[in-house]
Amino acid sequence: MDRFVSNFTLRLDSKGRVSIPGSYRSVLDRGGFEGLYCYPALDRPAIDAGGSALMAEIEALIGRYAPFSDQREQFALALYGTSETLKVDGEGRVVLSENLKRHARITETVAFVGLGHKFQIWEPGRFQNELAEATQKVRALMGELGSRSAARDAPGARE
Amino acid sequence: MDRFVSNFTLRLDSKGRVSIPGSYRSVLDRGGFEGLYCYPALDRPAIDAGGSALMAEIEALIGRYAPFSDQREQFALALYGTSETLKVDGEGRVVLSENLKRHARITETVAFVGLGHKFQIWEPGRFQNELAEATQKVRALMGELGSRSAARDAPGARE
DNA sequence: TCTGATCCCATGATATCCCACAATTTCCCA
DNA sequence: TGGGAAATTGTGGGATATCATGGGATCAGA
Repeated sequence: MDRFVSNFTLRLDSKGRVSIPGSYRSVLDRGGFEGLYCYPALDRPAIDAGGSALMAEIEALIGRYAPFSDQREQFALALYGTSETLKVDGEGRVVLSENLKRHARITETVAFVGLGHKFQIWEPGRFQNELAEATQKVRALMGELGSRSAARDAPGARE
Repeated sequence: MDRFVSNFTLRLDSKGRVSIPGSYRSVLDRGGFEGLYCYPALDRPAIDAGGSALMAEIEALIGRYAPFSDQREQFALALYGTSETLKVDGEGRVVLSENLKRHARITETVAFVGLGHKFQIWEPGRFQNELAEATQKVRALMGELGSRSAARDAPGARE
């Protein structure tokens, strides 16, 4: 498997460490770079995280703009300036920086949520809400498509 | 890691020294050149800083213009003319020149901000404002890109 | 001899490394 | 197919190294 899938809820220990779920670790290892690249998600209280693939994505985004151009500087400031590469200890744990925790309102437990090429880290309660809301929206959209019979028995919300 | 990321706020001591964040130091070491190359950022109250990679980039930028052309002279003046190479002491600290401090309005604390190939030094308050503004812009631009987002997943950035 | 720069050592707070362990899960082989 | 051995996983905590910072001593030039 080379994508982040499923979700896991884990605890921070007294030193603020969290284990990265085993299945995610093996995806990260495949990318072949030590450390976990993460940054505050732009438009939600969550942390975006991943390995070299995610870094490459950000780099490509910034690379579109000319060196020293205003836009590039701003992108770099907002993206590189707020991202960090967390060290992963021998047991596969990381320590979330205060800044990341504040952004996601994380205190003692976190939910890891696989999004394919990257994953997000949420405060579990907020994740549940977000999920419910997303499900709701999907359902509404399905409803609009109601004329098409396929949508009627929407496969619906898993979990 | 071979690029500057994240941001750190540090204090100047009574002698005007500031520690370069450890993670930045290791990036600089990789470039294999002693000293910190810096100059006042062109259009914002910040200091651009970096190692040999930054110097090379500037050289490339200037090299694109014909010798003796007006533009070349102006770039050279603005970049080379105002740049300095600060000495780094045994503990990884530098002393910012009065000129640099004045440009960035720095008094007793500074924010180091990673921009990938280089980093900037800001007065912390100004940095926060700039960050908020930049984040806003990125969000807006990402939204525009959203319409063509389908392309992102297709080729798949694995590796 | 004064001033500012440079070098060197000291120190508290983190961060990092390393070992431990219980609970599963996976594997293996009869 | 079952059951036990072995490897994995999430968690805990002590020991050590690193980092940011402070300040004395030394050195250079005026």
